[in-house]
Amino acid sequence: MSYKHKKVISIGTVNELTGLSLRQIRYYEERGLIYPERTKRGTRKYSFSDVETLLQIADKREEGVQTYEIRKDLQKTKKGKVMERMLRGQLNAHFKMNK
Amino acid sequence: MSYKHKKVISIGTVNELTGLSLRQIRYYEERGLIYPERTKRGTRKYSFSDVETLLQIADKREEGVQTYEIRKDLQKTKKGKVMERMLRGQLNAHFKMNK
DNA sequence: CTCTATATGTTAGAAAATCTAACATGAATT
DNA sequence: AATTCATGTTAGATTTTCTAACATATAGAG
Repeated sequence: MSYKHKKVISIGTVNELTGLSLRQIRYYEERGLIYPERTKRGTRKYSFSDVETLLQIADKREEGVQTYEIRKDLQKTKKGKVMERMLRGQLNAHFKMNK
Repeated sequence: MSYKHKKVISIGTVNELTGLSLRQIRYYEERGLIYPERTKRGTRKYSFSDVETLLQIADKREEGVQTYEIRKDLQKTKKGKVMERMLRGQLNAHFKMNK
């Protein structure tokens, strides 16, 4: 897994990187917008990718968008990326475009 | 700065990623092999790059190489990279090879 | 207009993580 | 034999994180 997606950052650092309060960061998790991992003892670990997502969330929130809407958007984007990947996979399988 | 060099990982996580003990990780800092940053309150933050360096250190140590030697090697490598960059810069300045 | 949900702040107490400093020790060097 | 290197371990203090609860302003539903 890439540096971007490895879950290694603790919540205090995420707070510094995003400017969001601990409360907000945990709340967005509760609303299903991000999914940190937990260590055996229960402390949350985030990836740089999570940090990016949180920055997007902060923007949306400033525009007044509710977490429910933001969550749908995020899932749509994620689904979009999966689709892209599937398509690429199909294309590769059929036409061997790589290498 | 890239994800690779941003100092965001705390020592416990570095321990998990490298298998080195906290003692070892701090000791290698004391010997000048790595340079974590500190938060205002004093807790150490490492980058993925530091983690990679620590893995190299672990290998060298298993071969019996002492920290003093390892440090010299690391500095040589770093100097090597700076030289590369300088050379590339010179070349670019003279021949405008980029873009 | 009242009721409810949303989004956040704040507080409290417990548990986990980190810090420094010191002492201990086996192995390697001098 | 004495010293340095590399690491373990311990202790106490400080910092960070966790959950849960209560408070509240705003917005949306009826």
